Amino acid sequence: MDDKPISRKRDPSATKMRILLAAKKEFSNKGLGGARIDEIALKSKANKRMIYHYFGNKEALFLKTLEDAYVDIRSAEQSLNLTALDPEEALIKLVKFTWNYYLKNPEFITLVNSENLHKGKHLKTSKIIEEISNKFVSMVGTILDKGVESGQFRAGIDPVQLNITIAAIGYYYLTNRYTGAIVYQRDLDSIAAYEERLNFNVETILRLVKIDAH
Amino acid sequence: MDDKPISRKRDPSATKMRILLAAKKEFSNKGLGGARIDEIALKSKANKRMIYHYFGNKEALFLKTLEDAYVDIRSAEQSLNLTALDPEEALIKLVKFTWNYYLKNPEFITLVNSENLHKGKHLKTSKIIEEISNKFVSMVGTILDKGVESGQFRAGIDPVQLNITIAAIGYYYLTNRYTGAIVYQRDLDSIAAYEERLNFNVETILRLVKIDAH
DNA sequence: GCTCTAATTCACTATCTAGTTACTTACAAA
DNA sequence: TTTGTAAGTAACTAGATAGTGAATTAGAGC
Repeated sequence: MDDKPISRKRDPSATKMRILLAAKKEFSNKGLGGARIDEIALKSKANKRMIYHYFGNKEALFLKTLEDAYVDIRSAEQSLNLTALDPEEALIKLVKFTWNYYLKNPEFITLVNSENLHKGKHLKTSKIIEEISNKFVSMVGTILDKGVESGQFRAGIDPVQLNITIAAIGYYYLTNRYTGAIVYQRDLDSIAAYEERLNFNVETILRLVKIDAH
Repeated sequence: MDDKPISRKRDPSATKMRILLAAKKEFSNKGLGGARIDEIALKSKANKRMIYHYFGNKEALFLKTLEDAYVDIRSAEQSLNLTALDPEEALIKLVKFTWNYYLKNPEFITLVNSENLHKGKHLKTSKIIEEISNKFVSMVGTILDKGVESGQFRAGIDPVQLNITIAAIGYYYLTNRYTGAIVYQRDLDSIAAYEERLNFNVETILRLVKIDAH
């Protein structure tokens, strides 16, 4: 999948994209410390010098890769248009989306893990993350407010804690499924196991927010 | 903290322990790929040759470090004696213990993350993990059964999914608190924030397992 | 066609890094 | 006191590794 024929002609934006794609794979597979610039050059079929030309150095390339990953997930979330839905439907859709996004874009998880290993030092210097995060954070707040108003959800739930929890129950399962399979002596990595976990997660979130049945 | 005077006399077990302590710090701070054997030798004040003498190679040292981390957390869990308690109390205690253990032993999280980046290839070869995991996995099952019997908990909850969820809501928050602080534009790393999150987590788990109020 | 800028290449370096060879030395058992 | 074994040291290697210097070349604007 990495050896599509590269035209010898000049194409700076294509070269940049090939570098970023290879960087995403390399950084997410091996972490910042384990990733190799030579490997990124090889896989992207770009000369190593181009990486330094376009991105400066290894850590700047890592930051760009990480920023792109955040931009991707946030814009996918925005296009769900959750605030237009019934609050319970919206929350279910968000839990399912989050799960499926992590599942289909495993680089997101490992890139974020790598950045947290470095205590956020790269992302801290990013200018675009704040912008794209604002809408995302207020989204769950809006859903919660609507649900409280309609009598479906209980009041007083912190939207940030809820957001973190929705991410947590999917993210943790997927990132730790390899050691998890050993510890729990169970296959956590099959279609059936995924489905089971997603159902459990939906239930966890609904029980957390819904007014107690009576 | 690394420069306590080392006696020149021979003391193989002390040398091994110094190496393991330094390895835990180095691997957990930089991941397997970013960790440096020379750094471990320096910090442990052991000759690099001794590392190879006692542990074979870098990856074997990493596995030993990881195994020790699992042994530590599992034995701490066992000494909680949860199955003797009231089921609801037991679950609350487990949620709190898990949170506090992660908080006080941050190396556990980063070591496990590092191993999952490598898809569990080292832990897979471990012989002791299965043994120590068995008791742990059955513990939550026993608590759940007792709770169902006493009418406190609803039936049909999968103890493995519950276990994963208890770990997830603490682990994710702590491992991702650096990027989380940037995304949510909130300090997630203060005593007050910790307290708030732990309370939220206890509520999440209780709402998940308890019979609906009426 | 000319020219200037930016894309691209190649060869190079200084340093690092996991792992090793070959040695010395402390000390427990005899 | 002797001796065998394991603890510990120092100096080294082969290959990586992030980053650079300096040149070459495609092609857009003139």
